[in-house]
Amino acid sequence: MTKNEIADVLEEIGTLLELKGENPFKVRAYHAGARALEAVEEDELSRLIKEEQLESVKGIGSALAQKIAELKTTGRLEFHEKLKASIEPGLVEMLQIPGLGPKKIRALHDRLGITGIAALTKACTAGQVAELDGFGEKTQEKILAGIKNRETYGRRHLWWEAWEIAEPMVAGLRALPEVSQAEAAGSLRRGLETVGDLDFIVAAEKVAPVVAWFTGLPQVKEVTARGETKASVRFESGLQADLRIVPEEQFAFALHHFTGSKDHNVQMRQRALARGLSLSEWGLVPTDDRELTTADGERKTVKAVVAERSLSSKDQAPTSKSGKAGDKGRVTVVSTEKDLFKALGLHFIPPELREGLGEIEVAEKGELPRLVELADLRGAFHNHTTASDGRSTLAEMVGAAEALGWEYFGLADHSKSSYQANGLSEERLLAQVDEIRALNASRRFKTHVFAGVECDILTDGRLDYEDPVLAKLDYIVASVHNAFAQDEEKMTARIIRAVENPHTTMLGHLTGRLLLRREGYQVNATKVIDAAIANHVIIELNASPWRMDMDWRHWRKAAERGLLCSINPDAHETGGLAHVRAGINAARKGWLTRENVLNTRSLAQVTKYLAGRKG
DNA sequence: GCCGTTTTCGGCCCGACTGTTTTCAGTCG
Repeated sequence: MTKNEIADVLEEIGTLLELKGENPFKVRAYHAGARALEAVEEDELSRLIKEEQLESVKGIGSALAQKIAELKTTGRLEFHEKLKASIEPGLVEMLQIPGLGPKKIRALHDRLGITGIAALTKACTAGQVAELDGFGEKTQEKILAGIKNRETYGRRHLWWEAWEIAEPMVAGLRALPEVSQAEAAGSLRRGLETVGDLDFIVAAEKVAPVVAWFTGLPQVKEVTARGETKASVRFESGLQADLRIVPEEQFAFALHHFTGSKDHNVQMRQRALARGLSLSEWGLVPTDDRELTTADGERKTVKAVVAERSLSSKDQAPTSKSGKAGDKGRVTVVSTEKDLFKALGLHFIPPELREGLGEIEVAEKGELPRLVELADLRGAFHNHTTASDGRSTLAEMVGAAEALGWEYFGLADHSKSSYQANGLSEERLLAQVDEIRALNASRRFKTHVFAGVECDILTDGRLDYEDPVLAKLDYIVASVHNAFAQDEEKMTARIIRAVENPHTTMLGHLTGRLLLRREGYQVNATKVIDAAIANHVIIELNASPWRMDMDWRHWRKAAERGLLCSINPDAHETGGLAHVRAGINAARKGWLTRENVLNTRSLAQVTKYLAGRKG
């Protein structure tokens, strides 16, 4: 097991003990132990276990040392497994409902015998929950609303999680000998932040082997449909996937159709009609070649019907068979999506732009921007380490950035007011800055490290450190982390005050939303964007798959007015750096080019930019 | 369960908010 996997087990033990009503300090010891473990480098951990020196790590005593060693060497822990078996899994699930913590869940379990969300719904509906000591009408309503939200959200999935499943499946489909082309379509291909289900479009001559491969995948939990050209399956997570198999010549049409969006497709069809063409998932044909079912039940093209009516009995032509099913008439030769757009007088529209928000008009003029690409990124700001709430050390994070070929890496751990995230005191922050300067001087990594901080925006809009401390940093990400319930006016004024602070380089996650889990706080985005532009402050595009904040829907207009973006992974461990991929999706959906994004610039340019902001 | 010592027990991390209370417990970040 890796150190972070072991840390996950310790965290889970902490949660389970909490649900059991264990001594809160014991619970904390497990959570603290998990964090202490994360701060140890992977190689170091193996050495410490071998030399029986684990207890030298602050936060790990004899009990935890023994458990960690057992997990590291055997990959399992008897204590953990027994504990897990002793607690209803439904209780753990209930923790996901906002407002319910271990104490309340225990009360519900002990006094009403509730063991899961279904029973909880029933008890709330019957009004039993409101009658419990410490509960009331409002709590009961809040629980019900939380359960309902969960169900609504449950139908969608984060883009990142869907992509992690879809990507290897596309590769698997392409590797099949029968398959000539394969692509994932739908909102996944459009890079939408959440995805309903997966759509795979495949061009293949033989259908059966492809369907067999698809439905036989080990991750498939249930096969919900298996037809001549289509199959549907469901995965463990509840995510559904449809596979559609089409002949080669239909692939581009099917791919375009199932990529959508609906609005984009409607506009494309209208455009086709205006040119005497009819567009569908099957092809692009002259309107006259569309098929109709005549009164006597025969399938004929419009053209054939018109021709028959206008002809005199004298010089009647032989009846054409061209309208019969199976013959789609004169299909325009289109083998790629590019051809399809071209046939309608358009430049290729990248999938991310196909939202029906004016992309067709711009494509007609040939003025689509060259959208920012993953390969354009040369570094990233807003990353955490074990110094605050990250799970990888500074050296591990910089090493990972170097492996990605990044020229620079921006560190921005939490500030002191974020107690829950182990925010840094002035002393610890300044020591970290020294550590970074020393690391750069040592040339241990090719990647340059910028010293920053994710500084809390206090409830009144002040920043969390005094000016002399902030002045020692290369840059500052200012973010809201508390008092989410402030009304829009208050929150907007608070954030604008932080944006106006000359030390602020960029604004972190504008709304604080957590996709599928929590709405963002109330804030007037337009006013904040105005203030950011006026004060030359960047707004980040937080690329954490749960955030994607600021939302792509704001970016096009904001960037046109001069707002600069930074695509920030908000990584809490080395693997999190890859989340910039999701940020690129959102940036592209927001019509952003390389020029709109700070972290596409070279190290020299960024250094100059940051120095200029401070001067 | 960990830590540190006034060394084998007693204390352990903060502040806002909500909804339940009538002075505070639970949750969240």
